[in-house]
Amino acid sequence: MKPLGIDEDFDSAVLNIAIDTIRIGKQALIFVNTKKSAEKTAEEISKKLKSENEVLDSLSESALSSLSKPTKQCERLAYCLKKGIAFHHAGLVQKQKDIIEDNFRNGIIKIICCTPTLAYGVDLPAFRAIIKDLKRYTVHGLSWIPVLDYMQMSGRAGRPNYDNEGQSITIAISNSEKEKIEERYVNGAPEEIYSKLAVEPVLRTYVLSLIAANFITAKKDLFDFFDKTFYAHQFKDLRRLHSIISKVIDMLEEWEFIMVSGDGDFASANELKEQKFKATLIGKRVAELYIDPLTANFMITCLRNASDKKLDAFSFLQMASHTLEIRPMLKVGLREHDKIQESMLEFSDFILENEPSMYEPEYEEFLNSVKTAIMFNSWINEQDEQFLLEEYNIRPGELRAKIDIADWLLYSAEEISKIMHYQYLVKEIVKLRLRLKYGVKEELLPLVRLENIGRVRARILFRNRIRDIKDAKNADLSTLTQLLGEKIALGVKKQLGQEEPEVPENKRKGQISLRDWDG
DNA sequence: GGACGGTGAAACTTCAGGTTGCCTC
DNA sequence: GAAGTTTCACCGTCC
Repeated sequence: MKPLGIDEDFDSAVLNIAIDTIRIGKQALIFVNTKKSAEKTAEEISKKLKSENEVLDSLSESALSSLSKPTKQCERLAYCLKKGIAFHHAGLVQKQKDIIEDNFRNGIIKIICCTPTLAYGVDLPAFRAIIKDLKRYTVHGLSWIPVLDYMQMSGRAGRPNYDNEGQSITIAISNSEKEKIEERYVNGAPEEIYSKLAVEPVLRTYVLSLIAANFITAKKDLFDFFDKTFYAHQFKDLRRLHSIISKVIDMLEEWEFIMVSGDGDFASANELKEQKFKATLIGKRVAELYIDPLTANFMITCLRNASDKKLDAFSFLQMASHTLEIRPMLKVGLREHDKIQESMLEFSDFILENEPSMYEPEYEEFLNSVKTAIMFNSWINEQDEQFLLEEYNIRPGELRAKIDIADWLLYSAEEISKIMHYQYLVKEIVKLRLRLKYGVKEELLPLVRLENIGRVRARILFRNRIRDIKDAKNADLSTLTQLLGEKIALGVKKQLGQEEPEVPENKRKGQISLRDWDG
């Protein structure tokens, strides 16, 4: 492809390098430290370019139609793609990420402005790796990124089999900063790697799974096991490790995930020194589900409380939103504090956990979980992605990731409810998981079970009085064609066993057979 | 006089990512 | 700590 039109030199170094990269017919990755900045940088470069290119136009078009209704983010990406530029971060939907990655690999896209996503996991080399921001926001304010991160990013420069060289470029605003960067990153050594084992959430999970798998039955074995880990090797502070493990064991016992001999539960208890462990039924399941035992205990408390509460989808959404696994929760901003608190009062009757009081330090986290749950609630009440982006500042890609985790947590809650014999809860949770997956109100559930019918088409059908499988069977093909288009309509009829004598075979993943469906 | 619009400075906000984990027709 | 966003004061214009 020919280089695109170029104006003159600009006062932004990144812009100049980007334009130069295109001029010499090469590609570059530009690493920045926020999603917003990735989008803005891409947009600024795009503004300087002219382009009439059908291939790019079609890429732009498919980025725009990746969701049922394009968001501002989609429009921005589409604009950049028309010029052969893209931005890439976790807020994009997988389909858009694929478009960008594939077309950067084949050389159609020239520049990607990205957050550190592309430095890890994805294999996407470029002639130039431009690292715009070497500082990143942390709890201590803005600080230098780790040398390891720098190496990851600069390591993207140079494509094996294509380039003989690669260029990794960082930008300094002064001579003194230049020297600092050189010393710290170019000539510096990467950081040591430290074990994160002795952190309670990690230990909780592993101690329980070791016991649940019958891999370890005595405290002594447990200590021996962890004494051989990298953590023990690195810190040699076995007493600290043992004390955390003992604390974890006490917690697991208190939560009834394990039984400890010597507590009167075991007839054949040895001396205290030779404590023996055994996982309970629910402890085994928790280990299998691989959720943090703390989360499991929290959910059990909530599910127990459910019998005294009014139940709503929100009840379970808030429960799932207040776990370590779902983090980061949506943050309640200063300005929306009052608004969220108001909605919380509205939902208060449905909240299963024991609410902290306003004066407790946990209250802020609790409000965040409420906001997160309200966001999920909007989704299952059919608000679109643009609304969620504006209202809750959550981007489509982040939404998908959160839905995924919430589904796993709700599945776990479902399994726990089964063990606790709360059948009435199981039913509600199953329904909620489906609503969450499709982002629909309950009334659309019969329809979204059809292949190629999602939230949008189901709503169209419903509005036109086709409200379940029976209605769909009774509707004639021309009506369906009018509403859904010919191909989809035919497909629907086929699934219903009409028009085509044979039963559909290529059912969608996770979909039940319509013959089993009677609701 | 007052409504309105444009402008720029000041005040205020917000800030990466993602692995695994479970189950199923 | 810096970039982006919102707020607000100020000024000019027009009716």
